[in-house]
Amino acid sequence: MRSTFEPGGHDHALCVGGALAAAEALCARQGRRLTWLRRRVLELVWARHDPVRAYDLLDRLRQERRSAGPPTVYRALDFLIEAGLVHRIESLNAYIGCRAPEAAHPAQLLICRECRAVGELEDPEICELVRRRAGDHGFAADRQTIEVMGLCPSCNKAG
Amino acid sequence: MRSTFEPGGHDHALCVGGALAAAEALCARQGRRLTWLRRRVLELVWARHDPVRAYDLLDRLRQERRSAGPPTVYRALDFLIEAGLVHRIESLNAYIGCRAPEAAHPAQLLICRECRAVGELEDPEICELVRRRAGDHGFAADRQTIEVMGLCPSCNKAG
DNA sequence: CCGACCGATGTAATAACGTAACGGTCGGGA
DNA sequence: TCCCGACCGTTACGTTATTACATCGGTCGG
Repeated sequence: MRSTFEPGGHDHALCVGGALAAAEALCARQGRRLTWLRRRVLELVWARHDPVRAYDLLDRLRQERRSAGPPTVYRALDFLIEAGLVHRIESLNAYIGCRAPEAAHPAQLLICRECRAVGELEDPEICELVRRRAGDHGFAADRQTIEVMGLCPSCNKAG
Repeated sequence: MRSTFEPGGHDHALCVGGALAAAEALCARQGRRLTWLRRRVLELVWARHDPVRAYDLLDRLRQERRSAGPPTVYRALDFLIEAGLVHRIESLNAYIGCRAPEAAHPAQLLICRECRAVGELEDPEICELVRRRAGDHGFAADRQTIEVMGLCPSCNKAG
């Protein structure tokens, strides 16, 4: 099975490039506008594989665009999340690039409590089971957030 | 199936009383100290079935204890969450009393986006499936948070 | 009894996170 | 042309949470 956790020494430019290309394609298909700002924020989110906090993005953004304020970043993030290009990690108040934006899917995140690496499950069976169980209680589910804390493969070995 | 959503006209004193009794018992068993403050915060959390925000708790608490500050409330909440008596709802930055504190379990919350009512699943099968899928990726899960947004039975009928 | 220690709480300040409201600009359709 | 909607700038503010240090009251060994 391919791990959702990135190896340490990979060519990260490929990750970023791939994410941007996917974003372009997706926005073109959906008639959304990937403006300079949104594209740049997406790049900054993808700058690392760790979760990024909104005000870190803001700091970096302000280095090249002094006019940026909190709403600048939050608006861009809202757009990217809405488009399925970025996940918000509720339990960390942080954000991370979605690895599989082609098919919209609920966030199923694996968060390492040691190194903060984040993986994704993208498991339709879990999604379906949750929906069904909710339905058993008469609840009509339309959005799921699943966040799992634990140890990633390498921290698990190390510890 | 018993609904996890409370009917509107129930004897709420029973809910609160039950929650407090369960808390007493659980703390006694675990050798934890249910101080006046912690007990009072738990009561305030249970005052309604809706999610409660920390600063609402603080406002109410200050009516009877002027010395209360943010750390007062957050420390009490940390204790109650740690003990499994209260769930934090990450996607709302809010808190709600756990309906089944006897058996520690991960939060599986159903949150109505209309009326903000909250139900719990407590489904071991979901829990186990998530754990197994995470394990398939080499990830050792130790805490899960599942939050589902949607429409509760009554809002679903109404809408 | 003393003093060391520890858990719980008080207190002030501040960090971190997020939103409201309003105005300007610009590009495309009626 | 005129209007509309989107996007963004800008200021201010609201909400959520933590840090750091002081205090207070037990408990336990000496």
